[in-house]
Amino acid sequence: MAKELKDLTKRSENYSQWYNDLVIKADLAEQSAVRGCMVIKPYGYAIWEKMQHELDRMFKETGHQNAYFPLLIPKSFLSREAEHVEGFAKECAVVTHHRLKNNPDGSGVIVDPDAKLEEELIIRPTSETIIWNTYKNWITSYRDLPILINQWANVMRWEMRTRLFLRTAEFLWQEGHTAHATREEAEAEAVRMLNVYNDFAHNFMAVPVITGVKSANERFAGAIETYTIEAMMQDGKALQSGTSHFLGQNFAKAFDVKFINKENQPEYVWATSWGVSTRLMGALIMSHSDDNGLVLPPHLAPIQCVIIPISKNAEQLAEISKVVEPIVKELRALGVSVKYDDADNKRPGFKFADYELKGVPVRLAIGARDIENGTVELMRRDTLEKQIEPLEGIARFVKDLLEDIQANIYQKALKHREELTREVDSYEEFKEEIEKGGFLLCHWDGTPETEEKIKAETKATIRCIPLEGDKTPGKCMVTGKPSKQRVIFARNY
RNA sequence: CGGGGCGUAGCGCAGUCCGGUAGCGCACCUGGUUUGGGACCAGGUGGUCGCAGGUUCGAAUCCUGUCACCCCGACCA
Repeated sequence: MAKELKDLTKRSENYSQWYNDLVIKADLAEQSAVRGCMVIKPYGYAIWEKMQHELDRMFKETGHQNAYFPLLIPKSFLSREAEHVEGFAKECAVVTHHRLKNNPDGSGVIVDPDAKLEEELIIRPTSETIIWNTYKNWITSYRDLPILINQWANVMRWEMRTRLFLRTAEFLWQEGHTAHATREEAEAEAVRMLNVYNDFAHNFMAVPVITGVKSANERFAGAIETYTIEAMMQDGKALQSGTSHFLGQNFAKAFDVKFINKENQPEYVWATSWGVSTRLMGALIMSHSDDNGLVLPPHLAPIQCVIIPISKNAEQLAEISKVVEPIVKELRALGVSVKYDDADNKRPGFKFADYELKGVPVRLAIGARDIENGTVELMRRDTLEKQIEPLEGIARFVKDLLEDIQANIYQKALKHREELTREVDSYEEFKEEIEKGGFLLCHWDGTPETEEKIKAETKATIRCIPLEGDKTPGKCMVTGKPSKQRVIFARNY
């Protein structure tokens, strides 16, 4: 764990090590004392807050409202929907008692056996059940629909193995839960929210995700259809980054949620749910970072521009600060998040390395030499290139450069994804190619059995059936049976 | 739950085979010199060696038990 990032250049061989070191060294998060949980540190949380802010704005623009539902779910709720319980039962934390007491033998605190709960409570692994139990009381008429609600919350899944941001026992997310009068409207909602996620990934995270439909094997427990955005990491593995589910009437039936339609007939409500989590942080880190540390897209960077003075003494620093102050003001007026780091207890070289590690997109350095020449040294994090720019108009220059960097990071990720995506037509070739990583576009006969066989033999799964792109039919690479279109196979996190 | 590893200072580790009363690097503190790419010199603080037994004059080291954590699988966003 102590290894320097720069020593871990062979990323494909030791990618998870590199990733964990990066998260810790960039000061984003650390393992907590609680098994499988993480402490999100201030800088990491600032990135999450930026994500939250933008997503929340997009949800509201599409007519959604925020609400909050309880953390604890009565055990019986989970058994209402058969597939749902099947999917989550194995990873639930259970509350069985409500009181502790001092052990009579003086050895500390024990669970009070008299405080056993009538019915155990589950710490929510997701909130469908408790929300639908609530919706039952909110919905009687078609006039009550649609209900378009989102919740920002934490959830807990007792995973066997965990990794910071990618799979922690407790994680933060948002979960949208909507109720509709018609099937068409609910299906449209699921697709609409998939597109919100897609926009967010492209425009803010600079991650070129692919939208698609999950195969039956990978579908959410209790859903009719699961839509996904799939991202490719730098090591060629796939990361499911967000999902949107069309739930049909499954939960309405399980919780008996009916409404009276315009024809005065009772009918079950149609549902969707959709969510993204702190896993997006993992996607962000693994998509762009290099051996110098994090590379943040400007649209999500808590600090977009850092200014570092280089001075030999206090007088010189005061002189530099006088020049920097108006630049800071101007940058802020342009909406650029800027930090002037004039701390005199760290050397410039240390600060350079530190802000690179933290992924700050633009760095300005100003010393006596620059004051004399009316210049500033600028470095962009995405290319690590340094250039000398005139002080005059530097704020505008930085503002525009940030957009360049955003676009460049996206293009780089897109190019990488395209280079590691190829069509494969024979299963023999597939077995070789999957070892090299990346996305393989293949024909598949549409059966769970074939997917299962491929997974067992190659560890690759269908990441999604893409919504966009080539829809030419063909023959399944394994069975030779007809295939409607190519699907994406990959190994995943 | 199967296979492997590890537990010694805040972090990373050596010492364990062959028992003799604990050390290195980073960090931290003090003083000085430094400051355009992670500064240097000198001095200093900090550990009942995961826990519980046992063997022994003596245990980080040997024995027994136990508890954590990590990695690889199975599971999963």
